[in-house]
Amino acid sequence: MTDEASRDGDARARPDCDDSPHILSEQARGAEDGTSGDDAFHAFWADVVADEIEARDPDDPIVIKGGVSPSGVAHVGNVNEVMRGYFVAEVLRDRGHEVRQLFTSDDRDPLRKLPRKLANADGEIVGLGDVDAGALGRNLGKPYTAIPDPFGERESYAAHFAALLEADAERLGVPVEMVSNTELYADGTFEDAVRTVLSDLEGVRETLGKYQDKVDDEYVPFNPVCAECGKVTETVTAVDLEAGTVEYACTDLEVGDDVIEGCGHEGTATFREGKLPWRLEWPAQWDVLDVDFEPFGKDHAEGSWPSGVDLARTVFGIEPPVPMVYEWFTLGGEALSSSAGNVVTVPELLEILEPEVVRYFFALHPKKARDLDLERIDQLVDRFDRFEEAYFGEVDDEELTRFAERAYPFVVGGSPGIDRPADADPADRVRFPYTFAAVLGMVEDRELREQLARDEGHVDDDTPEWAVREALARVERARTWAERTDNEYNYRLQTALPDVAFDGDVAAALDDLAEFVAAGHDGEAIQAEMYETARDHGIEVADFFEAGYRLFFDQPQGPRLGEFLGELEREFVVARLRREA
RNA sequence: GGGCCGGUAGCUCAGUUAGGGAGAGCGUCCGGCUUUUAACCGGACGGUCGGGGGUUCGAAUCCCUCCCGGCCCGCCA
Repeated sequence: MTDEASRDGDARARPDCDDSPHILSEQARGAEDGTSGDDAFHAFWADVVADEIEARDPDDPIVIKGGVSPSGVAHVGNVNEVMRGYFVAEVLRDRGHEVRQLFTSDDRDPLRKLPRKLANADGEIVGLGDVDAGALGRNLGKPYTAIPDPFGERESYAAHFAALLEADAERLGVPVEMVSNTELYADGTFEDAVRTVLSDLEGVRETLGKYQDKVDDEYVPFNPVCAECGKVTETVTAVDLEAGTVEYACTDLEVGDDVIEGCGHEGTATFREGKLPWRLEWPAQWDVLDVDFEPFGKDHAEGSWPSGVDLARTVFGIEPPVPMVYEWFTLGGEALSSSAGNVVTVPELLEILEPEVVRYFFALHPKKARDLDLERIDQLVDRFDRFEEAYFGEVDDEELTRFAERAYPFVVGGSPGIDRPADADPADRVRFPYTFAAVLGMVEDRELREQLARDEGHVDDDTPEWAVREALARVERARTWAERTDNEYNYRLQTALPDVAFDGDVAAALDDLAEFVAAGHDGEAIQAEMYETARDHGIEVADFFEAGYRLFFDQPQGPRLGEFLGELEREFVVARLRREA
């Protein structure tokens, strides 16, 4: 039996094992101890993580979890929690495992301060003035699930926020099971975990005290919800394990420089009527939900992760899940901040990017600090297109191809942006370069957009209908991008005559060009004629082109004008050149 | 102050598993597309791989050290 015990000994029998959550960083990890050093090289990080998970020999279904505490705005930063886990889940499914992807909403957490911004049900960011702010202000200190939805739609603020996250996940094609912490407490799922903690107060204090100075001989890691005022309290005066209750006093709650006043009520709460502090709640989730893998942001890496590992083993008697720290990304070079207004929501992002491009962004290596720059989102799309080309063997880049061959199927598989007939050959897909799509966005007519794309060779007679449809969908997004960023592609064919005036030579040249167009010539000829006409009238070619751009776009610059005009309705072009309409 | 993670071309990034040619795309510049005008094509320019030291025949890659940035080491999550 001693052999058995030593072989299957728990983690404490292996104090040398590596608990670093940076499993994608250490190049030499596991080299000597035989735990995981001999794994094959993987071009896709999710395979590395999957190896780590499989090495634990977990029972199916494998459970992958993410989670957040509700805040003001659900934004792309939260997508890390969803997408990172998703790719690992998909890799494991690809390897034949059954996988559940959970997402916990830490919704028994108290609202500690008013958010400055909120996201409505459509993901639009609004200020406090646009909602029932009082519904929030009156409820500081209460669990999110006990606070009314400031938009008056859901049963609580927590439900509103959870619905946003779930909707975002759906928009990206990620099926997640939402889990409410409040429900886990209320339905008794957490009851044994709470009992375990309160049964071994000395042990918990000893372990947690190694990480938190505030833990003293009086510290009770359970926060009952006050029966009188509904706020989360911090003062437990007695524990009754037999009855399964605690005695508490509703004292003031310090939040930074502010104080949320307690009502002074003294009462009794069951183990279902409160919450564990985060440091214990996290490992308790691992326990009751059988979590095998959890990605988390770098803010957890050196704080709650080490203590969570310790508490999982010493208090709950479980092994913590496989961890994975992901780097945060910046937005336009600045940290994401809803209060500072530097955020973008998933619905907003999907107005300028295909879902698979967003998914691609999160398929890139998690340890790299990246910048998501909306001003130059075309760079990201270009990278995606190249990544896709690599998958189809169209790029001479060994490294990229190796990554694409593995990761691409997970990036596009299940993406809501991909909607093709069953017999479609994916290699037939068409991607207009993003900036070209922005150029096409200058015209509103779908037929004209398609014609211009044909002229440019992006579409031909062999291009299947579904590929054209997909390709043209990008035009709308690029158009939105041009408008949102108000960049150099933000101009549009003017349906009404712009307010412009030209001197005599230019006006005469425009009239001549109108005659030429009226006589019936194709775009190429019109382009050539523009040079001729300018020369004939002794005006600079550049000035003539600018006149044309002002007439048609109300801008000093534009696309290759002659060929562009060749695609437009002849009568319209002639009338416009004559400044008649 | 201590710990962790990052730092490769103007920009966005591969490459570090397993030491051997410093790369891609975009931008810029030049040229081509019958004659400067943003879509297409070709070419060029562009980097002390954050700095320094070490190991090695050979280092972006391994070791040490320093610099810069982010995060954590109070509370909360």
